Amino acid sequence: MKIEQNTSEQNILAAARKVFVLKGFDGARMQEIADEAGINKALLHYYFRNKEKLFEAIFQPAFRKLFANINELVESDKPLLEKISLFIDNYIDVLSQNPDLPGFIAHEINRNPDRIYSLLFDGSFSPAKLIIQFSEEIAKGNIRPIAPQHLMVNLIAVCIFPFIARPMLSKIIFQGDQLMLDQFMQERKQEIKQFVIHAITK
Amino acid sequence: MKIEQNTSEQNILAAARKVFVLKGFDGARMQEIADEAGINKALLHYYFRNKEKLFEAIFQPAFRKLFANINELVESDKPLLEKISLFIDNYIDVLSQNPDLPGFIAHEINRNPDRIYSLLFDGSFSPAKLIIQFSEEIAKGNIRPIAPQHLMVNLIAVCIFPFIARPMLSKIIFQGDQLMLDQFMQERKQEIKQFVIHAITK
DNA sequence: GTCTATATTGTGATAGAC
DNA sequence: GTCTATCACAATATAGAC
Repeated sequence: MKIEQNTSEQNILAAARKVFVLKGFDGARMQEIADEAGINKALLHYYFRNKEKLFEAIFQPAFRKLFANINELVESDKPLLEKISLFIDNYIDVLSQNPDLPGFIAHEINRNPDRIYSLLFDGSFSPAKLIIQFSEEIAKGNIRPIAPQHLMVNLIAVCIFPFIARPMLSKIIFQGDQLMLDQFMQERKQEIKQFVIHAITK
Repeated sequence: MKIEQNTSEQNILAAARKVFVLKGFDGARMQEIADEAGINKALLHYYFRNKEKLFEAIFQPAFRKLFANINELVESDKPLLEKISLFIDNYIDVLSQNPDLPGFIAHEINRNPDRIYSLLFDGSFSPAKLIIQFSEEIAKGNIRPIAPQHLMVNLIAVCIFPFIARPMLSKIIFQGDQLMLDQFMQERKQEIKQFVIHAITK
C-alpha cells in the first residue's frame, strides 16, 4: 500500500494546472506556478524541461480522461432519453468540479489548435453514434424531426455555456449575488432535462 | 463630404482589433500589431501611449455598440415570440460578422474581469425586462412554466456557444469539413427558433 | 533534488533624429 | 507623424554549488 506523499512533482502539477486554467498558457507565469507549488522556479525546469512540456504533462491525461468518460456513455446501448439524461448529469457533475475548464479549453483551442488537438484526441472520440441514434428515433416517429447535429450542439450548449459565461451571468442576471448564482447552477440539471425533452418531443 | 482615408490611426485600430481578438490580451504582441498595420512599433505608443489604452480604445465603443443593439430590442414592446425571433436573428447576424468575438470576450472576462466590466457596462444593460415578460406569459398560460432565468440562459447559450466552440465542432462533428460547418451555421437561425419554440410551448 | 545566481531572450516603452 | 536605435525590465531557461 503506497502512502500518499506530497512530492514536489505532484505539487508542481497541481499548481501548474491551477495557474494554467486560471490565466491561460500565455498569461501563466512560471514564477507564479513555482510560488503556488512552494518550490523554486528552477525545479520546474528540472522536472519538466520547459513551459510547453509542463503544459502537456498536465492536460494530456486530463483531457483524455474527460473525453473518455463522455465517450463511454455516448457509445453505450442505452435508450435515447436515458442517455440524454445521463449525458447531462455527467457533464454538469464533471464541470461543477472544474468550472473554469470549458473556458480554458475553448480559449486554448482558438489560440493554438494544434497543441490542443494533439492532446485531446486519440482519434477515438466521436459523437457519431449519438447522432445516428437521434436519426433512428426521428425515423421511428418517437421524437419530432430535427437535424441531429443541431440537437447535439444545442444539448452541449445548454450544458457547457453557463460555465464559460459564469462571470457574465453573475454580473448581468444576478447582479453579483453569488448565492443566487450557486442555486441557479444547482437547478440546471433538472431544467436542462425538461427543456431538451420538450424541445425534441412532438 | 469627408473622403475615406486609411490613416495610420485607423490602420492601427483595425490591426489591433484583429490581433487582440485572435490572441487575447496576453497573447497579443505590439510588434505583431505594428506589422499587421504596416507601421512601426513606436507609432503605436505615439497614438495610444500603451497596450492597455490601445485595448480600451478599441473595445470600449465596440462592446457598447454590441450591447446597445441587444438592449434596444430587449427593452422594446414587441410580443414575446416575435422578440425571441428577432433576438436570435440579431445575435446570429452580429456574431457571424465577428465569429471570434464571443470566445474573446469570455476569456478576457475570466482573465481580468475589471478591465472588461468597465468597458462593457454603462449600467444601462439588463435583460430584466425580457425575464419579466417570460414570467407574464407563463402567468397567462401562453407558455409552459419554466424558470425565466434558465430560459434566458438557454436562449443565449444556443446562439453563442456554437461560435465559441466552432473549432471543436468543426473537428469533432464535421471532421474538418469547412463547407458543412458553414452550411450548419447558416441553418442555425431557423433551427434555434424551432428548438426554443418547442421547448417553451406546452 | 533543491537551491542561488546568471545567462538569454522577449517585450513594452522611450529618446531623439528627420 | 514616422522612423531607428535603445532602454528597462520581465520571463524562460540554464549553470553549478550543495
